[in-house]
Amino acid sequence: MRIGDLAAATGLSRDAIRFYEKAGLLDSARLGNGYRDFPPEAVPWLHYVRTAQTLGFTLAEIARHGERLRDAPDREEGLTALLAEKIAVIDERVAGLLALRADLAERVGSGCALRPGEAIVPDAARLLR
Amino acid sequence: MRIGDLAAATGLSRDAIRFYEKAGLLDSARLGNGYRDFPPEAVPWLHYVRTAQTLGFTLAEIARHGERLRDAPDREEGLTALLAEKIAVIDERVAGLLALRADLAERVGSGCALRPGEAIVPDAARLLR
DNA sequence: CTAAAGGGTGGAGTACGCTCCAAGGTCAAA
DNA sequence: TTTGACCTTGGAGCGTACTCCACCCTTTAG
Repeated sequence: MRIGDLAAATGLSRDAIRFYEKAGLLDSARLGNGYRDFPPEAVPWLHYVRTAQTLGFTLAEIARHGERLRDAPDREEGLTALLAEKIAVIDERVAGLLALRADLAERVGSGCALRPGEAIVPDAARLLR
Repeated sequence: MRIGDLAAATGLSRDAIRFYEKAGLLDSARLGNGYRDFPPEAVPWLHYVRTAQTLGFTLAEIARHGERLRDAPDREEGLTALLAEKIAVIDERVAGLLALRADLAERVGSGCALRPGEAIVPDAARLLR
């Protein structure tokens, strides 16, 4: 498929796709006229890339993941390990969010958000222009 | 406290603190010699800023939160509303992460990560240089 | 044949969140 | 008094992840 089709299928811009290719996230064949020719697998792969991005992975990290997949002697094992790793990252993030949530909820519920010495933002007005 | 003390207390660089001030995240008094003079509350406030940042809030958003705190006629009510809002955002984010986690876990656990037509990365090797 | 739609390249520009530097003022200890 | 630590400002530079643009070629429809 050509870049426009891939863009339509993924919701990405052509420029973004070219950028990903330059970043080593994506490789393409070329047609006789110089046009890029992407395999259909590029669609789920780019969806995966976007997902990983929203999880906070940089493009460089995602590219490294891709390399690991490519180099894995046993493809399935490599992918499983990668997914397990991602799950661990997610769990960490969720735990962090829940801890903060509990912290905030405690202050809200108890109506003591401004109790001296405990407030997150003890005197915000003094700190802001 | 002066900028060096605040930097030491928060683990931030002086440049970062000046940057935050410019960004409207922080206001400081000035000593007679022009040195910035931060109130001790700046320490927990900056910790809060960093926490919010790791949760994915941009500095602009955090600054807006701060402004709302400053402008709230009833300080305590304003803070409580803000915290409640943040909790809602956190809940959304957690839900998204957990959905993704379930999706990944399903593929890992079932050992069918590479089942044709369902694979996240059907043929990564073809897509990478 | 021509015009529009789509593709290619290179390079500039953008937003965010800083870091680093130069040039200079301030202050406390030796 | 001099040294050194600490402070000031302004501006440049950087990495990430793009977007936009100019300029040109290819393909397709009428």
